[in-house]
Amino acid sequence: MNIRFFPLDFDYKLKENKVVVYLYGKMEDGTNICVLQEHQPYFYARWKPSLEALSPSSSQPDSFPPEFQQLSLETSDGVARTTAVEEVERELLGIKSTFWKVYANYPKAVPVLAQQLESSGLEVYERDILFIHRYLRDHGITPMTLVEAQGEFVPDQNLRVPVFLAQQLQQFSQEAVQKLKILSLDIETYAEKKEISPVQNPILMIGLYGQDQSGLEFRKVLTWKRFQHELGYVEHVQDERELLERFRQIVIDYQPDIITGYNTDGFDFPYLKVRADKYNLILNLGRDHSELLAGTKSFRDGEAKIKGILHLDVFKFIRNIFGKDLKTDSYSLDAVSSELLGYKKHPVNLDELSHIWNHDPDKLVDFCIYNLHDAHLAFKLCELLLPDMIEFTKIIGLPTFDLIRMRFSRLVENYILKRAIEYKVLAPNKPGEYESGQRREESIQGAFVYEPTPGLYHNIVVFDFRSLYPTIITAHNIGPEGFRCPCCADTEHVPEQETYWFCQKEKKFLPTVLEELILRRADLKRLIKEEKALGHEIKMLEARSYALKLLANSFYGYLGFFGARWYCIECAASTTAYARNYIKKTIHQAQEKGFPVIYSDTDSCMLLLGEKILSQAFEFMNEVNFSLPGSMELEFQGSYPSGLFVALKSGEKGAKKKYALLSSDGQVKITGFETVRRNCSPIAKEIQEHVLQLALTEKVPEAVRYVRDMIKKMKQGEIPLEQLIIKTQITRELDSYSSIAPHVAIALRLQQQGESILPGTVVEYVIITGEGLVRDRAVLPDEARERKYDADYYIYHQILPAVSSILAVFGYTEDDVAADSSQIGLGKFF
DNA sequence: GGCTCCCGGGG
DNA sequence: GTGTACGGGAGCC
Repeated sequence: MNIRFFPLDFDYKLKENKVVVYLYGKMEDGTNICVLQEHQPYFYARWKPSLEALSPSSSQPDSFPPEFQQLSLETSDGVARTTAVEEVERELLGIKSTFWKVYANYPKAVPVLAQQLESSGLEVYERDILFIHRYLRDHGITPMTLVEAQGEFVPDQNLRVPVFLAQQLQQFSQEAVQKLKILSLDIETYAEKKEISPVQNPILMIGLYGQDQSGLEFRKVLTWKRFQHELGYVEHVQDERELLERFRQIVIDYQPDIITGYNTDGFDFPYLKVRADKYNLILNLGRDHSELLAGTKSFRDGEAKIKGILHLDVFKFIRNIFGKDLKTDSYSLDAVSSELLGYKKHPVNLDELSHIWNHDPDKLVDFCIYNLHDAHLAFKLCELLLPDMIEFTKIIGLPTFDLIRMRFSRLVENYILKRAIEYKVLAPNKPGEYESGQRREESIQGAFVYEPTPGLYHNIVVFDFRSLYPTIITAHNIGPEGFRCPCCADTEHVPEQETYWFCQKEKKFLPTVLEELILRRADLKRLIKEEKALGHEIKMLEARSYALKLLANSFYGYLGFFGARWYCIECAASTTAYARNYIKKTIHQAQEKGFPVIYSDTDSCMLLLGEKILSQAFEFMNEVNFSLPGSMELEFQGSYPSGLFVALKSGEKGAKKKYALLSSDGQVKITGFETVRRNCSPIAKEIQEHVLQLALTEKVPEAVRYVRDMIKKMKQGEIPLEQLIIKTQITRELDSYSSIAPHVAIALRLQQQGESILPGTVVEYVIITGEGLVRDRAVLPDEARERKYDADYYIYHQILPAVSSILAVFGYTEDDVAADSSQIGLGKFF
């Protein structure tokens, strides 16, 4: 019989010497299912091409060495065997040749066999392609989309879902799965002094939020403390063990397609696992009854898996892929939710949770609301971003679980790997340790950045090249295959790289697959325009366009990424060389037209309108576009009433990549100024932002007054302690630190006082007055309440560095700002 | 100036 | 799972 289903999550098992792929998914009517199909692992091999083998007169490779036909190696988890060998034609870096396709008896046998062949003098390829990925590519199966299988349902295979054994399996259509049942979770744990310690501290509550296909909500907060409340969704249990047990049962009963949360890979699931282990409780949540897989080695990093349920950690997707286009520089749930959803977290003071848990349980109501709200936010984010995740899945063709946890270089590589099947192209190997080290040493000249003259400017117009690097790569056929091809040595060479050239005769593999991305996106944009005009839903189309854009833009970086299979540093160098050439030409043309250029970075050009009008600037743009090859194009980016460029710390030179623009709607767009991290005081960022705002609107005297006022407040001890706290994490055992930074000094002291300082502890400190190194004057915030904070440290290491470059544009030195305020304030130190 | 360490998210 | 992050900034020596 035939069935159709949407595969969501993947696994494989060995059964009676067969390798069986498990495709967990749901059918069109919403029924859960697991489809099984056999697949055989393999890799490629050939003799190392000798010099004579490269000459046309040499014979084709011999047959596969007979001693390897029946290769059999004992390993710790079984006997690795070659099961079959085929001769195939493949292309490797532009050169076609014959390879042996060597089949293995199970996936983990591949690296073992490959190693053996390699040490016998063969070259081996594609020995480290994940088995599931191999399977999906070989069958042309796209997760999350409709797949058809021929076979039959088979009796219980000890899974929680019906099992269908497939003889045949193929893609049915590009239709993406809809109406998924998503369950989101969030845990709250006991933590004193922000110390997160799963070994020591229990989970206090677990919030769950879900929606099924019909939109019916599921809300639950489990907790093991009793208190008064009127929340219908709170369920009390006896103790932590029962909490975990109840959680286990709820997940199993709810049967979600997707389980989600925020940093669930790095926090919630590993924590749940550690706590469950403590009670010898097995969280057998898998559709095959397997245990939750999370953070086995240590607490941080890692991935959490539940077999058969697609676990999407929203944080990972945002950090790795989606977040680059967000305004926020923090990927906290609060910041991300406010920007994407318009909701903030429920306001509670988490620092109080542990105390309230012990001493004032009736106040826990607010924390239950908070807990459920967080789970709800993660749910909404997952729902919102799912179209983007699905589109990445469709383009790259790998499990969504894997994709959202990848960085761009791996996304690009996996896209190329998918296309390589169609072109019968073999993947070059990843670099070994030595090669990797060599590559890390290599560097190339980057983009051209015009050095700005510090100052405040008015009427700025900004143009930039649309997808500059991708369009250069395709327009000039840049890629490892056509690099210095013998056939084109006397054609055009790369600007400033006179010994580099690329094939002009034949479009090569890498630029071709990139061009396909660009063309697909261009088609898509036309379609979006049409659909939009018709009033149709375009959310999925826009998600796809976005995914295509991100992938295309990552190709350049991929070529120069040391871990890349298709690494080609000369290609990366040529791309930037062409880019510098184009942008310099553009600057030159602008100046010739009478537009002063104040700044330019990589692909953008900022010029001053002066006495001219906007339409004249457009004329200039059209003129530039007339002379560009391929799909290269200069576009209008925007116009700004004012912009501020600052100088480098030392000297007159303008700082590159550091400026602020004021748009006509009053928004300040900040680029390159200190993004404030946890180990900076909150006061520094606040002052910097306010000063930029004032400077751009020409309220410089007010800005100076403001800074002096803040310095005065600082000196008078009026800055609240909270604004001064610097936070740093202890990441290892204390005795393994060789250099004693302030946070380590604090931790050592705490340890001497008998506190246990585990890796992961966040130390908060304030710098107080006194003698000696900064580290000797770092104290805990509580201790600082009794002491004087070191106003000078905060003024000279936090405030002034944040604002001095801005005020310097208007002629104020640090001394002007600081010294003058000393006259106003308690100026005895000056 | 080189080296070593920490940052992210999460309570 | 046919595996293990990354790139950057700050402070100490």
